Amino acid sequence: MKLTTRGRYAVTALLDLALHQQQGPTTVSQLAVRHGISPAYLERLTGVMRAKGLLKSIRGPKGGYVLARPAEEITLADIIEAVDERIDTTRCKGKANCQAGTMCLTHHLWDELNNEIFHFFQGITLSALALKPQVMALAKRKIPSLQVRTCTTSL
Amino acid sequence: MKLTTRGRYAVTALLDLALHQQQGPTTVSQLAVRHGISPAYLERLTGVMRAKGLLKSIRGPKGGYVLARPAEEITLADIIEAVDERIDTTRCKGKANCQAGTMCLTHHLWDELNNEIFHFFQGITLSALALKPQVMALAKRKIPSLQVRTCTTSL
DNA sequence: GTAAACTTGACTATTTTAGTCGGGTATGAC
DNA sequence: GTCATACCCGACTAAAATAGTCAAGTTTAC
Repeated sequence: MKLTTRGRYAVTALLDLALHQQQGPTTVSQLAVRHGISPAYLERLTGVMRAKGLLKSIRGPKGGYVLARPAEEITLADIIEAVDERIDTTRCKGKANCQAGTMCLTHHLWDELNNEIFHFFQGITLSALALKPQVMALAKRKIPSLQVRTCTTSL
Repeated sequence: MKLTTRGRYAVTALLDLALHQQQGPTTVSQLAVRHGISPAYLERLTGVMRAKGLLKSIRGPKGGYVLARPAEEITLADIIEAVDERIDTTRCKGKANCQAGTMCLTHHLWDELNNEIFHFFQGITLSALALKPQVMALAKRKIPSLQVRTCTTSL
């Protein structure tokens, strides 16, 4: 697991879809404008998420994306895993130089942290997130016609 | 907060010092060899940690580094913060483009995760880590004369 | 048929991280 | 007092990861 803009954009986009489900499919450019994300970049992310079964796409005019499953059944862990490739890299990457059975002093530590973060994400569904008061408040606001950048809190 | 090799190296080095406290100061090259870290790179990290008050240095022959405080009083959060510059970047970095009061939909989420991770690290002291059975077992082993790379578990 | 929208892969730019180098300074041992 | 050991520190380079762009498709509602 890892956390970058990709993951943040992905969660933001899917949360947006969850919030606008009633209004039918949402296009990439709508998402991009609403959250100040580069459309081309976001498009690549949605492509990945579609391939992973999180999104359904509707082509042609009036098309766009919708959630492939009910928002209650999509956890943040699903989303982050879908777009942040190296998921759950618990094992010593690459040349396996950490000699057989001999792992570094702190191996268990990072492992534990991995689990911690994974559980955090797994415990939150899109619908739960959508219902949080802070999110609802922000969702209600008038969207500034051109929001410059999405707000990123870095780890 | 952030997590890269820097943080891992730093924790590993300090844990090593905690384990070898009895034997007086430890040199950077000893640390580097024991954990397969580039000495020059590690030296920069120890420099930072000294500046932040985690390490004490003893110059000249027979010199090296020792912990500046008892191992019970150093948490992993202290260490990670010391070497992974952008600590606790809770607020929207840079141009503050997220309009006054208007934060992105998922701001609170990342904030919460930040806290989660911070608490994880803050709850673990060097001495607690040193006493974990897995760590003690690994510490006891014969050190291969040239260990190639430290084992990194990536997030 | 045409425009809206997704699809795809290759490409580029930027930023971050990791690692190197070289000259400096303090100090214990002889 | 000199010398070897080991810390000190700033500038530099290399490599990797991330973010973002572009262009040429394909599908489909109207």
